[in-house]
Amino acid sequence: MSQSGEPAALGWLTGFGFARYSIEGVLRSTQSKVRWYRARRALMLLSSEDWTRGVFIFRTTEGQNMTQLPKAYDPQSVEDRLYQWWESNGFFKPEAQQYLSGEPPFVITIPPPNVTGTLHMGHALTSAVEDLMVRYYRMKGARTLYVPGTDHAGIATQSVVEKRLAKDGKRRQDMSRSDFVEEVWDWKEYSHGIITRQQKKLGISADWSRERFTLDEGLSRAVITAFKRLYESGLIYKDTRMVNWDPVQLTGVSDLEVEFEEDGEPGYLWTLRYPVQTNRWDGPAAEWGSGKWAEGATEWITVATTRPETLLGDTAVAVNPDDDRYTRLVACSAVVPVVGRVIPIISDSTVEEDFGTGAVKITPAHDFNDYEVGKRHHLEYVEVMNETAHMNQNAGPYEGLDRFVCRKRIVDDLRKEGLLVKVEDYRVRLGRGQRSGAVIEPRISPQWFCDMHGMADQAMEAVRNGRIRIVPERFEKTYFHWLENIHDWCISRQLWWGHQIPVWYPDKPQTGKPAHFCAMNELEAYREARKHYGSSVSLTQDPDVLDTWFSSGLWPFSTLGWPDETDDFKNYYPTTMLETGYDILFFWVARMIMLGLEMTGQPPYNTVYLHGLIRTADGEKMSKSKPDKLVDPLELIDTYGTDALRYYLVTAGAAGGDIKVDVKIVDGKKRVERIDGARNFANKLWNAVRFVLGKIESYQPLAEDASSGYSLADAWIRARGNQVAADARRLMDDYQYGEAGRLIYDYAWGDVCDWYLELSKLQSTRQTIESLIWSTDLMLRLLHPFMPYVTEELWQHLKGTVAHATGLDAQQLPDFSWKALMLAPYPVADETRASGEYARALRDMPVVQDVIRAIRNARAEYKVPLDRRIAALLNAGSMTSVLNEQRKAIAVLARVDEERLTVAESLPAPENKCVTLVLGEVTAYLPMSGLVDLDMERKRLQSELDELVKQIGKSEGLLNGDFAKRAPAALIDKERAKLADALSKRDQLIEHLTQL
RNA sequence: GGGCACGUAGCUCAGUUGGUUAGAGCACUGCUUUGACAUAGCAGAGGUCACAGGUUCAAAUCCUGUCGGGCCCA
Repeated sequence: MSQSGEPAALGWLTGFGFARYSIEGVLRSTQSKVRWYRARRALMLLSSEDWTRGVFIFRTTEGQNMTQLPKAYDPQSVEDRLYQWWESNGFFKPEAQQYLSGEPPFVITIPPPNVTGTLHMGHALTSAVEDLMVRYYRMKGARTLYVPGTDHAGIATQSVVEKRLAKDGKRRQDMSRSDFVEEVWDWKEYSHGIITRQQKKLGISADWSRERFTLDEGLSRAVITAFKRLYESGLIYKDTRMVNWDPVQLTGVSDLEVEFEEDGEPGYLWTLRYPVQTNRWDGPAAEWGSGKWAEGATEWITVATTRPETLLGDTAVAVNPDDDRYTRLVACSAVVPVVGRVIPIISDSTVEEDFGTGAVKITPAHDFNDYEVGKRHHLEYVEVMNETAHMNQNAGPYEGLDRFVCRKRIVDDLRKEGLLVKVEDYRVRLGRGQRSGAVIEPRISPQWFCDMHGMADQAMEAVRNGRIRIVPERFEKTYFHWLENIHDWCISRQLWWGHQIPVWYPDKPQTGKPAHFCAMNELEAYREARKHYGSSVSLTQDPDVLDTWFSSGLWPFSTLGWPDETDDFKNYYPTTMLETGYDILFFWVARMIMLGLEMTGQPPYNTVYLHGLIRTADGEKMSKSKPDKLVDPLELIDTYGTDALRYYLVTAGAAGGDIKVDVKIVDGKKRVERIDGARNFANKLWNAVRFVLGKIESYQPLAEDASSGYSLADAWIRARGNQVAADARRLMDDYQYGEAGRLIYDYAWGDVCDWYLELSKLQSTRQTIESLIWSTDLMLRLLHPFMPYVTEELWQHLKGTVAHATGLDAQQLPDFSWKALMLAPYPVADETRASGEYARALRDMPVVQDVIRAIRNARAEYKVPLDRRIAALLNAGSMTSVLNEQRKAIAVLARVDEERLTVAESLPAPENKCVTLVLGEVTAYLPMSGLVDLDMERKRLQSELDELVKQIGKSEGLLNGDFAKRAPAALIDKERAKLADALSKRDQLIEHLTQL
């Protein structure tokens, strides 16, 4: 870098008033390269137009070519700046769309993360896939809206705040509800920014001006409206029944929030015996604990249980009616240990004869199965635990004990009383609360339920008739299976954080009138009450809140303004896409579809795309308990850059497939091999464009160039780009993002970098410069949805450099008239590039590549030093003129001495020792005197011949068999051509072999 | 117990209506500091597509069974 250029550039910078960004740093740094780099960064903080102009001036001042781009891509110097620039220019808003193709709008609402959560790999995957979709459709010209937002996450958030309070020795029960809720709001305000900042770090092009939160005023109104409508149509009702009770969170939870270990958890199966009442023994003989409680009893019934403490609430013992062992005992009565309750021995066909002793204790108030048995047999329901799963007054001597402590004690006492028969190890299927991890206690309590059956039918129909498509399709089966077996949904939660149930009860019982009023608000509730009772009564709102999933079930329309007919709701509902992990297909997706159909009469979206789960290298779910295997996406972004992480995530697997992230720790940093590859790819792009920029700048227009046409390479890269554009679109439209990503990767790295850039070094015509610009522009556009930052950055450089080189305003250049790459159109295949010189190039170029590759291969095999140019004779047949035109390419890329390169239509095999390469129509002879080992050459040709003979055998077999009769004509022709080719190649090989 | 997928190179994975010699990245081997890139280039080696049957002119792909590990629901 020249010293003399500096002051001018600095002067320019200060002149424009951007001194504060850089001058200090520039002057303080000692290395000129660093200095220039900082100055350049300062320029990048400007707006697009100024920026482009800035580069222009900077370059002019500098008077050098592209060396001002650093040698390697540095994501950190690009990402935040570009994100700010995109966002501050409003590019994420649908209104900012520059290119519109007439496609229907593309609308997607983000799966709202927990407002107090932090970003994990699952979010990163979600964001990567969604933003890929959004950017793709935006570039395709669909008006695009990506609605961001967060979820209040009832239980999760409340428990986080409770834990924080616990640190100060406080409990929520010690404060008023409103104070506690206030506390949670404070926490929400504090932590809300964390997750959204993290999402921005991932580069999502969401319209933040439309950000929503499930407890917003508008969304709350949506929730109440939905509740009220469902209530009024009788689909929401209140009932007292057995639910899953979380004794830590002190709330009921739905079936879905209870989790089970696959093979159960270690526990015991206790076999106990209950005395049976006879005419000689009719009840306990002594105090419980005296050891003589059952003294005198003669008849017993033996039961097996995993939960002995619940025997305190037993109200029957049941046996299978077909079980001969117990027939004589049915209709007798047993006596419950401890409490001495006399209970019937009943027969019920659901009792399994094979389990335990074949007789089971029945505790209708503490077990789901027993609850049903109790209903069938009109048994008494005796609750022995309170809401915190401590024993209550019905537990007699055990009152006040925790259920597990009680279990220990009662087992000891049973042993003492001679009632414990045996203890065995047993795998117990324990339900645990999804959030608390506490063992769920079945408990009878009043709850609100939502009748799902009718809605489930609608939801299934919507998928069956194609109004909603699930990708990948196999999840439809899971979806149907769940909906077919749906239970009513327990929607009330005994929490303080959430949407309070909009139902009011009269404070004093009113006779013969409705027990409660469902209303939009308190005022309305009072009005209703007055209407009903004819006089004012005081009311209290139901203290419970709604399941978080109830509000997120309204998300696609509540975020757009529903229940109001807002412009957004009219313009963007139904939405297009719902993208999320398959693990919340039931929790969220199915319920959202049901509620969407019920509330709006329309499916909330027409496509559900489900991605897989992130797992550790062992295939386990990532969890905080395994920190070595856990990866923080922000840490990966720090190491690799956002683009690398995103490219990796969307190409790591196919739709719906899980992604195993193999974390290795290298020099204290967490590394993932495949992301290394993605980072290298970003760097490859960076350098490819860096090279192209240099080419553009060093190019001086020459008069005679105007008439020259495309070279073979020019036509080829354009034709290839065209093919890739068509294929990429096809794959993207079919949600095959991984395949699309790999396809574009191959084009960029293989076709553009490995071949075209190398070939372009041999020619400097205007057509080549244009083709370089065209193909890199294409590559950047194709890749932008995958790697938004590096592509945008490079594209802006390309735009600025092209503008400079042409002396035109960038806005006048057709390909660069867009403010940003993210707003530019996604490439479309040009039909006119499928024939003529393009078709010829697609046919001829591979021959040139084959010749070059074969020569390189032979050189490597014979260990010819790289600096040694060799001679080559090409017997080229119909390819003669093509290969002659490509003499230079062959010479440079295959390291052949151009003066000793002979291309002829027909060439006799040279007499002297040489390596022979048979390449279909072309045969290459490489006279490498002193280097050719005859034995080795013979061996090489022989193995090639063997391979060929095998292939010929296979081909002939096919063509002589039924293949020739039944296969499609095109395939047969192809096979024939293949055979003919192989045969001539074989003959040549044999000829060369005999010569040797 | 019911259901859903999966098993492809040493590793991680693509392979979408069945149709060239089954691909990629990483790892491995040899050569190379060439003015885009060593985060690179060139070349190479590596697979009985879990196994056994079947359908078909043709199977990694469709069907049946076996083995192995996985997930969801009860």
